[in-house]
Amino acid sequence: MNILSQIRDRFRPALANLTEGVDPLLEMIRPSQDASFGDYQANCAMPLGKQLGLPPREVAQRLIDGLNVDDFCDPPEIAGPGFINLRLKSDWLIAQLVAALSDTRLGVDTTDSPDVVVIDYSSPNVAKPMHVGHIRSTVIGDCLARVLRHLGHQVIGDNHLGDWGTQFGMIIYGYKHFVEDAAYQENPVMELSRLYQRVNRLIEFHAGKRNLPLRDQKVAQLEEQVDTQLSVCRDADEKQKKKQEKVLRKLQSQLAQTRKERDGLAEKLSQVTTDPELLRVAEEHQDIGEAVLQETVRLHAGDETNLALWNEFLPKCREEIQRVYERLDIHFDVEYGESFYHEQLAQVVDQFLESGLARESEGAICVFLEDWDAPMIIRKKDGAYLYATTDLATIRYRMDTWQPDLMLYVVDHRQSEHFSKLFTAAASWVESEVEFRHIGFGTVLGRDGRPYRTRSGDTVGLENLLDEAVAKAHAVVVDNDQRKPEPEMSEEERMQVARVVGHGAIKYADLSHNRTSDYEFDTDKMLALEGNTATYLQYSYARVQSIFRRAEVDARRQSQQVTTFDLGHAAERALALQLLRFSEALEEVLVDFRPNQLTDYLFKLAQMYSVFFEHCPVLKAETDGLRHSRLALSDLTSRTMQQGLALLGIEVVERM
RNA sequence: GCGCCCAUAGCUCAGCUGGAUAGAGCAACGGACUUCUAAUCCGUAGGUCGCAGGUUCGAAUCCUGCUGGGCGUACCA
Repeated sequence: MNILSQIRDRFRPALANLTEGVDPLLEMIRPSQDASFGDYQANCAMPLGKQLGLPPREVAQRLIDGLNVDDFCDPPEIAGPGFINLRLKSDWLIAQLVAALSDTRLGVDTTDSPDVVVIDYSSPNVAKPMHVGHIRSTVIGDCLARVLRHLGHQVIGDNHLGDWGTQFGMIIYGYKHFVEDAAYQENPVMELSRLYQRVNRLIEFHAGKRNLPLRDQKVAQLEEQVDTQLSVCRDADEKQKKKQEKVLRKLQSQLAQTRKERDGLAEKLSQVTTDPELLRVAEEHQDIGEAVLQETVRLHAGDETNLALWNEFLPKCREEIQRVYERLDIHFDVEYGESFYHEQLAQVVDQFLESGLARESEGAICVFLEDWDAPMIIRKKDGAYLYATTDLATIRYRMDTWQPDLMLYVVDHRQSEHFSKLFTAAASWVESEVEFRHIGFGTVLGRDGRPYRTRSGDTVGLENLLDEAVAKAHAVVVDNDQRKPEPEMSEEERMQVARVVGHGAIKYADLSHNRTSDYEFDTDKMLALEGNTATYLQYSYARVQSIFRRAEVDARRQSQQVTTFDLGHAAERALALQLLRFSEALEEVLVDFRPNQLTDYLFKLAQMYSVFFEHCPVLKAETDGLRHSRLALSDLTSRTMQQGLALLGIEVVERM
């Protein structure tokens, strides 16, 4: 049962009497922002009045005349320029609550038109440990999968692992030249990660050495141009001044940009030059960039040594990543990495060539698309394939295997152009009604507004962050428990609570932001256990459990048998209405695939429960009837909270 | 050069695709623990929604221009 949908269904015939094309008008029915206007409001009389050439208030009256909502709403009221305000009848609210009480789905229906949805998310590069940058795709994708599934869609979660690209060329090269056997025996993944970083640094060093002089030159050139332009501006007459100053600003911003690039290169260089040992190694590996590409080519060509190394590394790398997924309770239906599609790439390119969708240009096989200057390259001039090729092969495979209605890619928004091209190219290739969507998200920034990194410039390991979150939560749990007259928890339970709270904090920090914006965190803020956090929601759940524990009789059973509610207190009514909006919140998530719609809903629910908790004693309610009603409201709140958090991938604890 | 995105309270962010007086959380200040968990609640203060035009009954939201920032842009993913 979805209140908003029901109201819209009732408005549909009333609107159809007056006009055509009612769908956009139905969209204008929504929850009221201000409770004093009622529970829901219809804003469609104003535009309709314009369309019909009638005063909006008169249109509103006609709408109401044709509207049948008596069974669940008070008589509608017209306000202001023509708003129609609706207030739900308490009897009806009560009946809905009673129904939800005995429903394991809490009144949330499954969809009438289930889709088959493939979600591509997380997709880390397995050659290095997961870092903070991976968390968004993983957590958002997991949440969307859970919500879609809960609403009755068939979901295939696919972890499109980066297990075949240049990064493996890098660790293969690193292994051949720099491996320390003892370290590799001790902890192979850590050693491989070290090798990756080392090779990466050396490549960047040589690239930097080549490019730095060019940058320096460019900086000098721009400095000169800025100087010249400064004097031009000084000498310009009033008419020309504005124009010339604009040119100046442009140059200055170019200069700043180029300086930034140069400083970035210089920093990469100094990482090597300040380390004599590394510098010596760098000298010995002048052609490392090209050599790494060759290792990758050999791997792809089936070279025995490289393939053997890859077969040795891959399970270890995947195990490492799997450990993080276990901790975070993330599960995929399939994990076909890029390597899975390797055999199919040649065929993809052939098909594109044969159908005329692609052609050769400057030695590369390119798909030229109408809206872009640069083509999408599907085979390099050296014969190697690219991620665009793999992505196309992946689409073909998914179409053949699952015939999905929808394919979601939960990937960093910086790749939006790649996906636009990919989807355009794929659309004319697969000839199907399938819808593609890039679910982009912003970058996780540090306090300096730059991508989140440690002081030394490395990315922050995800496991360290999780450990930190759990440790911090543990300290709070212990502190809290010890302050009670009688500490309640064993060390084991404290650890369990800390784990749930710590991991929840990290997931929630991510999901509660609008996915499209970049967001900034420092660990303190991310791990804050107050305010709009998972902890606050988990706390409201635990408080309900505490009430049930303290009740002498089997209060849970009692609450489940409640047949009526008392919503006399404003806090009770507000809580009740919020509970009945769970379904709206879930559907709102899927409108634009935004999990923060659900976190917002749950946060408001928790706030409303807190207000209720302050003002409405449950166990000491004046009458048995009121006590039962409040127990049942508490029960519904805790179940909604648990289910809502579960859909975010966050657990609850019985006490904290 | 071209393209995409962003600018909302001191800070971090919401704002449901055009609705009524722009909201939270931190931080600040003032209150509330003999009463079901104070990881909480109540209150105060804090805003020319980057700037300038336009569209209309009505704009943080849509359009145009400007300013400032981020990202991408032919063989990395």
